[in-house]
Amino acid sequence: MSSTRVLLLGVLLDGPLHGYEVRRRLEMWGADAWANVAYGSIYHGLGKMADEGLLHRVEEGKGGRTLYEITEAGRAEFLARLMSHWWEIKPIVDPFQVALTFMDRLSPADLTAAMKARAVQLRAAIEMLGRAIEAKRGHGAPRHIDETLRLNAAQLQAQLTWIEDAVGRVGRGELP
Amino acid sequence: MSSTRVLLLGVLLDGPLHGYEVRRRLEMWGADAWANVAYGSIYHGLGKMADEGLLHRVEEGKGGRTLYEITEAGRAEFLARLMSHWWEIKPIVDPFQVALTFMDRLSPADLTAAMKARAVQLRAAIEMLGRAIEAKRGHGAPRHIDETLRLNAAQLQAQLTWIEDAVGRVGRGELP
DNA sequence: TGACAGATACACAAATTTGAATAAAAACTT
DNA sequence: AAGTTTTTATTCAAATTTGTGTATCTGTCA
Repeated sequence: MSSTRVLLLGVLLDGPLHGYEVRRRLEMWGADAWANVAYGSIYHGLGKMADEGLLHRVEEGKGGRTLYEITEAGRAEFLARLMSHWWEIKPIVDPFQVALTFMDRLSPADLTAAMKARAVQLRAAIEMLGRAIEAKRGHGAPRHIDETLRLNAAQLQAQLTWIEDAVGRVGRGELP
Repeated sequence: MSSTRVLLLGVLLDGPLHGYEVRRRLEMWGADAWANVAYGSIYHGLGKMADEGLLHRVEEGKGGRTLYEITEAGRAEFLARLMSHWWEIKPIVDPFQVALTFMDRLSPADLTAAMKARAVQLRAAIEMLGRAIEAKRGHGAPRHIDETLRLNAAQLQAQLTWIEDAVGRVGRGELP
């Protein structure tokens, strides 16, 4: 989808890379936590955008590696799509909303157990993100990448707050 | 994906429906704000699960309509997958994270303008969700569906809070 | 009544995503 | 140095998602 294309173009802004390295960088930025960056998606996207002239294939002989270099058209496309990502509010796809939708289909006991277990996991995940931010995410990620971690943590915190409230309401029979 | 399947199975728990009506219900629950529920996804998912024995096709003659009825295997699958949605924390796919990742590629002026415009839109969206909850979402949606709206609002609020903070930091040159 | 907008109902090609498989090169082990 | 594991690098079929196209039905207003 559009997001994947922005990510690929964005990674290639500062110089050509091959598919595997592209994926490495995205993983370093934690993109696997909020985007579709499986290898198949990467290689498909690179190939497609090369066909469309947004990227240029640079063969590298050695062991079949192919470098992809962004073209001028690619840079223009990147900026346009990046702008639309800033200006347009697009749906946040969240599997937990599916769980919520059918909370009435679990027994109160199962529901409470699931909520408590989830709360524990969420606290752990949030704490881990906090430590990652402290540790400056080490590697070679630019400073503003921390912001994605912060936002991610805030989203998980929103979910945790909802759950902590909901546990009480389920206990008092106010939910579902 | 797995979430779509849970949604389809869940909608069919209380009786057979045809594809269009399935989509109507999901839209009524606001699922288009946090899941992939385009018509193509619905019809494909229904057909596939029918082939797999999770649903049973019931022809209805009139104008080519096909009703889908959940099977016992389908109910089992629903419960199993619903549980996994409660117990496992799966990535929240958020296009705005892509925007954040490349905030350093916009001029400070463009960035500030985009953030301010987005903040306005977010406040409007959050208020609209609030009103939808007040209005009990009218139609025929069960009461606990409000919770999905609340969680959605909380996620948008988390984003708004981040932006309000970030506008200041960009202004002071602390970001990016 | 008939014409036309809108709602109902589905189908389909193209694009994307998933998940696993493959194979070569590098690093380690004994 | 031969064997084993790990990392690098890509490919592929199958599943899913998107976006749009088509046909039928229903209400309504002149």
